[in-house]
Amino acid sequence: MPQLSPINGKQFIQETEQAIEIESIDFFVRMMSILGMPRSVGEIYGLLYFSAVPLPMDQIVSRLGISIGSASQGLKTLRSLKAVRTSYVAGDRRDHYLAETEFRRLFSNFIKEEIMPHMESAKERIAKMEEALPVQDEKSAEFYEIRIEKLKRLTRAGGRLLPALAGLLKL
Amino acid sequence: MPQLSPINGKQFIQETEQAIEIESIDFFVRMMSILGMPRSVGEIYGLLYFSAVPLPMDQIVSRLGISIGSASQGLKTLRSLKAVRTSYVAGDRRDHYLAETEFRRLFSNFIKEEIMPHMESAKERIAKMEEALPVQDEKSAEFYEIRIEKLKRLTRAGGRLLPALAGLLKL
DNA sequence: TGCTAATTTCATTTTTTTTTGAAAAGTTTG
DNA sequence: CAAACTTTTCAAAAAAAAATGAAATTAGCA
Repeated sequence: MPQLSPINGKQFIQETEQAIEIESIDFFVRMMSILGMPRSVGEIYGLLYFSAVPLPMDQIVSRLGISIGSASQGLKTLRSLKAVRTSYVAGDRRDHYLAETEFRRLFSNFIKEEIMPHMESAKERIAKMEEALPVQDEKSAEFYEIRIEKLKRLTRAGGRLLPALAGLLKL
Repeated sequence: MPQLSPINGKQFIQETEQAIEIESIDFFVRMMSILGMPRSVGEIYGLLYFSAVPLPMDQIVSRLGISIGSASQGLKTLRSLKAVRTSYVAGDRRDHYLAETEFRRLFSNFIKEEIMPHMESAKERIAKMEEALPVQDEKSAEFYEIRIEKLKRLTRAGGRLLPALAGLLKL
């Protein structure tokens, strides 16, 4: 059982740092999983979010107890989302990672990188549907037209609304 | 090889119906998977979306080639999202399913049911973090405060913005 | 340039999620 | 109310996603 006496102040601080770290990791693991990101990505971001100093990959690996491969892949994902960036540390050849904490920008990146491509391909697919529209009696044709029109409106609205969303995020 | 001669009009119509059905299923499988829904849910909704008549579960099973269990569970999910509803068909004891096509309402339901609960629990978790805040020197304390404050703003903004989102969706 | 540390890649393993299939439960009707 | 039909549930199988670990690659330094 660790001592918590005020005499051992250094250790006490380390323990409270560890406590908030755990909460942070837990928090971001869940948040990221809503966005469809794997556990490791949330863990890494959660660790970096409350780290006052940039951490090299091997620190991330040992503190989280994940594999080097996971850490590498997770950091790659986070870099592509611009959710982390590397910072130079003198006299150390390792990359040191820092969490990007401007959620507005992160959110905007996420929409642009992860959502918008789907919207684009959705439009193409709807065009394909129109080509495949059954040619038959008037009433039936109207039914199909209405359904197609709704899809077009959906993608149009999505295409406009989603990129504008980050702007609305007044943090 | 199927005949496509104009003499066999009925069959031709069936084939074009099948073509748009396939496109629709493909479309919604992808859309739903963005929202983290399993394949079967997208398939069912995609089939119903371009169906002029409500379909009973066994039709869904046989047309999609999925198991009864999957169909039952998928329809349960879709019902809970209000993405399908049952309609009465005289002289038939089976439930007949119809796609709900008002995307604005669907979207609003999705946010309320699937996203907002996470926002609520996020707030609780942030409160926990504040309790776990390390007590130490001033500079360090400020760092943690800033990070916590950003999270609070994020959840506040999310809590306001997300429910308002459906209203912005002018379809 | 060669040596070493740091990082990436990727085949394999592990874990998680989804589907299946069959039994149980629930419904309708003769 | 019992027989037939419909739907749900859930343990087990299958499929998909993520993590591992070791080999390959890259990059920094002497």
